[in-house]
Amino acid sequence: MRDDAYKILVIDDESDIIEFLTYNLKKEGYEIFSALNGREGIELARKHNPHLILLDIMMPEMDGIETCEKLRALPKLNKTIIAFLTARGEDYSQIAGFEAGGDDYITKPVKPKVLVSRIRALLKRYGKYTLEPDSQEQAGKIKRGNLVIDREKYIVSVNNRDLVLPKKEFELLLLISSKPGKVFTRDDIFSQVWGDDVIVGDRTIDVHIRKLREKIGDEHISTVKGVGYKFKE
Amino acid sequence: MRDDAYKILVIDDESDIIEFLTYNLKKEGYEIFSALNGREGIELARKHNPHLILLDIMMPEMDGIETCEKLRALPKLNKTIIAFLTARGEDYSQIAGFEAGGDDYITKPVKPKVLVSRIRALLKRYGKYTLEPDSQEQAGKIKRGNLVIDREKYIVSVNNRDLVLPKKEFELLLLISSKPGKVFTRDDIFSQVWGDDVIVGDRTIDVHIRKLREKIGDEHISTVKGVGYKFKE
DNA sequence: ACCGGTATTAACATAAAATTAATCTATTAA
DNA sequence: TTAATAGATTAATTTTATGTTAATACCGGT
Repeated sequence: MRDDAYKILVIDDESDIIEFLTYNLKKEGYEIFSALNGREGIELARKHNPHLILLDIMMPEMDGIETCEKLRALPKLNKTIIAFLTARGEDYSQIAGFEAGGDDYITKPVKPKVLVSRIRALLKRYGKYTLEPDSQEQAGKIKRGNLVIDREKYIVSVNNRDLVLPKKEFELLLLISSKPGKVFTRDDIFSQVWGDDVIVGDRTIDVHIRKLREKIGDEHISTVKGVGYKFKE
Repeated sequence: MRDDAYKILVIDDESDIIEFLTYNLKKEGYEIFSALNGREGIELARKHNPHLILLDIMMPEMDGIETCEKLRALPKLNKTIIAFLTARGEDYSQIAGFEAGGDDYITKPVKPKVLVSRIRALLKRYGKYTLEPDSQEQAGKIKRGNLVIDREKYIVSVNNRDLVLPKKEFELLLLISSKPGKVFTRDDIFSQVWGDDVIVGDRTIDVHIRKLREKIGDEHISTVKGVGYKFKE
């Protein structure tokens, strides 16, 4: 087993499914761990720090949602991707998984080919910042003038001085810098950075903008009064 | 199905989500088409020329970003709005999204009410300013002689000199320039730019017109005494 | 339970935009 | 030609959005 292989943890109470998944994913070169229940799964996750967890929603005792919440509470797993396994036809509204911290879900039954390509897509998208900590290439880095925004590391360099930004500030910067010149309304920003259901006060965005300007310099973000903010071109 | 209904194309590999979206949007009177992958989606887009495309980012094979790029390459879709569907926590895909030509993001899961109101807002934008079949506009920019009005950036260029206009002035200009030659009455202008509920005095419009003329030049807006204003053809 | 940092709220200040007021000018109809 | 009216113009005022600072709530990590 190559030690740079992605580690995947499978948690499902049906051993048939575990076998199926293990077989197909091992064949692709991933390193697989498996557990038959949530408790055991959490233990393994803690021990092996997997890149990806496949988590069955329907399990006796501790179900997938609950397990997911517990997993998300472990700080060392904050970069781990969690994908739920759900039975086809399960009502979409029932799938509270995203709220519990899940990243995606995969419906069973799933054909091996589809399974593999979805796993690959998941790891491709998130894998960038879970593997290869040393890679120097600009994958995931955006350069804008004297700024370099590194989404893997949540770091922004201003004239080559590294800055660690808090989450919200970073995501706000990421959003507006994604299209320099475009004006993002407060609604845009709320909906993208905070989400459509959270309600926060009027001054929240201003304060974050101010902190950003303080850190990266006033010259990058301009206000369009009555409309929103934009990242200068 | 009314044939004046907006056409919406949904592209997502999860049939549950397709169902959820289709159900909620059909109920609102939209005409829905759906595809389970990018290739199929592009085909349908080509065939039906939808007003709006909801596009999942995470899909096996061709992902949303790639699909979007291919869609944007089709000239007949240059007026189509593309909104990405993203899972919460997938914040990092945003960059690529706008760069690929997306107009907005909708985070899953989304409550039906929120979904509908966001879709409505998106389509409102479409109808208001882009439904001009003949004009030489492209990508949110409206060209009128020596003026270029960019509503994404909230900027007006006069002979290539950029101007930042205050909100009301900008919206006023946007309105009257949307149909050169047509006379907009004061009532038209009030109801479109100010809204039917606010009450402001007689001279408000004059003053805004004056400021506009001052900034973009007198030659663009003419007064039709006793009737209203028009943007010269 | 506590600490350190982040997120949010609150309160107030400030600058810009919107509106009004006052006055002037041009156009039209008697 | 002149009174009446609509609009233009300018300055003054009000309103609003945002900036700013500090205080507080919150949350993950020890």
